[in-house]
Amino acid sequence: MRKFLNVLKKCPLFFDLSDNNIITMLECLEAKTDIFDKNYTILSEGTPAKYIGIVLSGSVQITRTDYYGNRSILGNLCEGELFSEAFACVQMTSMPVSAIANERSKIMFIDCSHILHTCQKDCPHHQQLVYNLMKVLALKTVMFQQKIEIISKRTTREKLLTYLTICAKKNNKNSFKIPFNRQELADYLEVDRSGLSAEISKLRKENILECKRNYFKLL
Amino acid sequence: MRKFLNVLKKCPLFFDLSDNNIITMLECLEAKTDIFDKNYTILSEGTPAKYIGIVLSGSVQITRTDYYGNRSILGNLCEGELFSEAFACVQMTSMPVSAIANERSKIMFIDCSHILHTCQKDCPHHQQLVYNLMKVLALKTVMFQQKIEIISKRTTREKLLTYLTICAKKNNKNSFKIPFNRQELADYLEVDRSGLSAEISKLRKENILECKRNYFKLL
DNA sequence: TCCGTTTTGTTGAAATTTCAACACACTTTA
DNA sequence: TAAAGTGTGTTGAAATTTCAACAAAACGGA
Repeated sequence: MRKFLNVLKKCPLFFDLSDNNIITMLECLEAKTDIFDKNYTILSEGTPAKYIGIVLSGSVQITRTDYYGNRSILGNLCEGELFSEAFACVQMTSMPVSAIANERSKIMFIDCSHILHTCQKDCPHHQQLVYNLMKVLALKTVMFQQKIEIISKRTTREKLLTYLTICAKKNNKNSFKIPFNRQELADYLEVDRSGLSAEISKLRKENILECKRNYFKLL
Repeated sequence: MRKFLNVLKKCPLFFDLSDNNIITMLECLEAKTDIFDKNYTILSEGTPAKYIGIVLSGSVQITRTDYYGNRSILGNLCEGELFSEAFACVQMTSMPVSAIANERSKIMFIDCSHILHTCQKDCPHHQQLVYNLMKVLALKTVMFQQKIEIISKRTTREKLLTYLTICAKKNNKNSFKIPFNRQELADYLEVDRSGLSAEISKLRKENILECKRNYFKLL
């Protein structure tokens, strides 16, 4: 556990908690970890939500697949980020999404009810956890709003440019790498891959952006 | 204040609190109320988020308008529901959406920092408020996921049917009223109004649904 | 009831997306 | 190094959406 302390210290769930406090809490919370190989399902659509997931290493994609097999990517999570926290908070009986390991990843699981209900030992910093979780939930809402802003645009070009602009803002730079390949980007923007490739070509010809694989630069 | 107690008792923020507790808390929280006429702006895109809004009467729409003047409707809130809670929690300096009175509405405002930081009197049930707010935030995330599920569909027909199916589930009935007129429904589904009307006509001819204004019945 | 206003339905043309199929570049593995 | 697999770009046809404009229906006062 201690090995991943530097990751957990960056994790917003443990914001403002000392190393020792984090370690003590992990015991109270009965945190467990598991390793998943690339493309393995960490949490499965349709199953009950009980655990909050924390990415200790690697990365995770949140996806949904409809009847027709169309995949939709809700987001990509890196080291220190949480997933499934909202569903676990409301104890959803059937999760609307799956969590898939994007590469070999180590995941920590925390039973959400252990955060919501104070443990017997009544750890003094439990309250901080609750506030932190609240912040995480609020930020997730903001993130989803952004995703809605992107996919509510009517054309592939607008969706792409809205997404890239948000990326540029986040990186404070107009050049950056995105965590998706073309198909994944298409699934995130909810558009057709070939149409997306065509649009990227156009934008390149119009000198609006440079792009090489998952590297982009806005001009 | 007391006049709206029956609404506040239904409000998820005050879940599991007695009438007296609610009244006491409202003072600690320095809750204020205001009345807005139809189409008036309650909270404005681009301004700092500080207050949580609660609909005491009437109804509120959460909207965003882009450069080109395209309106997007994020959701519709009825009596007892909250808005702006996520933005207020993270003390956003520039809200990404506006809140508009859908009809003459009475709104209660609570400074979010009063919930996040315990008051001097240290009211014994303050903690319950925090838990309740957390539930609200988690449910909002779930709601936005649903909206993403709807608008990630590629055709107007699929978007509409996905939305109506969710409505039917929520109402536990295959006939129900929706809180939108045609233009608003189009702005919620992020599609063209005339195309939406055409699609509704088709579905009617195919005996897949009945519809009269904002009343729908799935067959 | 009548009139003005708002809401809804309809239509055709233009723009855009999706779909399927294939070529090419790049990686990985044998 | 060759072969297989993955990722990306390109294309044209079909399907769908958007846009603009107008007609019809419903609604809300006076």
